[in-house]
Amino acid sequence: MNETENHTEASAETRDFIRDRIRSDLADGTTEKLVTRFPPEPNGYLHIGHAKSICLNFGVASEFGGICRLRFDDTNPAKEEQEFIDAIEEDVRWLGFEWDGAPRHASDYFDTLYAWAVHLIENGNAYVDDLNAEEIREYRGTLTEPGKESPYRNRSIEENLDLFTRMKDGAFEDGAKVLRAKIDMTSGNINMRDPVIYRIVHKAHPRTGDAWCIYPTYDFAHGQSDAIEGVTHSLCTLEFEDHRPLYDWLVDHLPVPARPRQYEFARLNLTYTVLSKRRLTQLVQERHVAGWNDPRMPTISGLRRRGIPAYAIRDFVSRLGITKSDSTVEPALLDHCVREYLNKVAERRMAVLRPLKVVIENYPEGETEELEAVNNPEDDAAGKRTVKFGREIYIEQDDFMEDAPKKFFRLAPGREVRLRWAYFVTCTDVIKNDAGDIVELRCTYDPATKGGDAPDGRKVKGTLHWVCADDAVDAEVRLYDHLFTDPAPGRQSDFVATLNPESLEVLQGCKLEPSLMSFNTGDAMQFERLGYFAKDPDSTDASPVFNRTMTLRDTWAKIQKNA
RNA sequence: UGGGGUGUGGCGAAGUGGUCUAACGCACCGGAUUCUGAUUCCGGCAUUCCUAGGUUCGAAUCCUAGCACCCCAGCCA
Repeated sequence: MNETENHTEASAETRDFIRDRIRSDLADGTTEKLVTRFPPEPNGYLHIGHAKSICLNFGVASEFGGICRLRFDDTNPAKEEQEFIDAIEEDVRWLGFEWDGAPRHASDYFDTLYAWAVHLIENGNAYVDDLNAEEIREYRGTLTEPGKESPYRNRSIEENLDLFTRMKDGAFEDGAKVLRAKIDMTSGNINMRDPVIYRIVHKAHPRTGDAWCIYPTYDFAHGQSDAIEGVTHSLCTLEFEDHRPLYDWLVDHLPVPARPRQYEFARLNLTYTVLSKRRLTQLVQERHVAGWNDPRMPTISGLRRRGIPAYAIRDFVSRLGITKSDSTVEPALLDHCVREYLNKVAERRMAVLRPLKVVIENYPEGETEELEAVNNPEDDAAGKRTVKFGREIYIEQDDFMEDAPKKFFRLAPGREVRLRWAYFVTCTDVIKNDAGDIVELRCTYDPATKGGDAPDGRKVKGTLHWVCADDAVDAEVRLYDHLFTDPAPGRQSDFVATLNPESLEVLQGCKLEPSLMSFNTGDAMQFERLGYFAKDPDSTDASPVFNRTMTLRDTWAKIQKNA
């Protein structure tokens, strides 16, 4: 991937409260070497919100000479799958980051975590509770009323040890008992009201198999895993802010080898989409989309399939900033990053999405010629190619109007336009079918304008893209729009009801310049005047399929809309 | 009626008592250039920083009191 120099990716100059903190910790010796981690739970695919966390964690590590690891928070075998682990690794790599060493897993530390739970019990800081889930909820109190202590709270250390051992050995059913930290049932912070730290789950784990039937909760695994790994700055999102006292309490009461600190920043929200795993999972399971990598999905794999470059995602994230205030970003910012990058690197080709046949009456029948076309006006190194021209070509239906207003710079009866890299043509006749639909145009061309310029200096207002009927390749092209019609679908009680029925439009019989066939999945290209496109994995040589990654800015569309 | 957070233009975000009649980016609105109505380029876009008091020669920045919004009552993360 050849990235441009003129970018705004995060750098050593980037400032935000987290980087400021890291700088000062490094400066005063609080931190010797920065260690961060990206800690996904493998219960779904990564989305662009995760990209913010990935760029932050890996970004600061490289900016400040530290390391960042990938660690799976796999403490709940009921929801986690190997498929997700594989997809997450692929997505992080594709985004352009390399984690330090092998991927880590909270499950790698199950032995230690178990020993630490025992340690808590031995110090009178944890107890086995026989209350069931519903009872625990009742005893917990409410947001405004303190909780009550469980009748099992003051069991002897010996009894707790015995019970916890039997929990581990499978003596009890799921939910029969839990291990709780003994903290404070009257705390205003509900996380401190004797949180459950181990629960019984008789389910095989993707990595540890049947070795365990008790699993630590997030709170009991996360901070300790950080400590084991020597993480210095544990970066997470705002909703964990009130878990921090518990995070600290556990680290304080356990013989951990290091003292990590948690810092919270605002998660990314985007308008016109949903960014919660629960909702994305629902879209996939209920088949509202073709899968996790549907190009309309805000997942990393969906964006990749649509043709969004990793660079643009990183650039986008860098422009967001890291703060503690809730924010919802407009997708127009991502669009801008995509266009800015692709404009520089994508080779131009011609393709006609909604073909209208044009016959050039004064062009000799049976003849064709090769014309030279520039591959990328933004990059001389991209060179030139040759395109075939002949008597019959296709142009875009939108590029012709029978009754054209003066502001319309394209083709109309009697009007002259330029065919890109080819000739000036003038429309002489419009042919319709019985239904009155325009089915063909007749034009004449001016042989003196070969290449696209008139020797007499005459100017033309419009330049049209076209494809020669002689060698055009038929293809399917998929156009995408916002997945939802509501700017904040996540706020709707039934977000599925606000799905955009026009989020996908499939066009058949599109006419492509044949050189497009040599592009591979993952290559960016611009269809001149239409937008950036990418070959879809569904594509075959016999039936090529392209996705529209992003439209070009379209002032004409705007003029029409405002008219 | 508890605890934890956040409030700067349509969106994101700088700003940490004086050079703030408040950076920058996106969006938007002009206008120039252009063989993509693209790109590029110029110019415009908050006398005001949630509100109200107060301190000060001076406040978005300090104090006080309000208000608004977000998160927390999973044996999810």
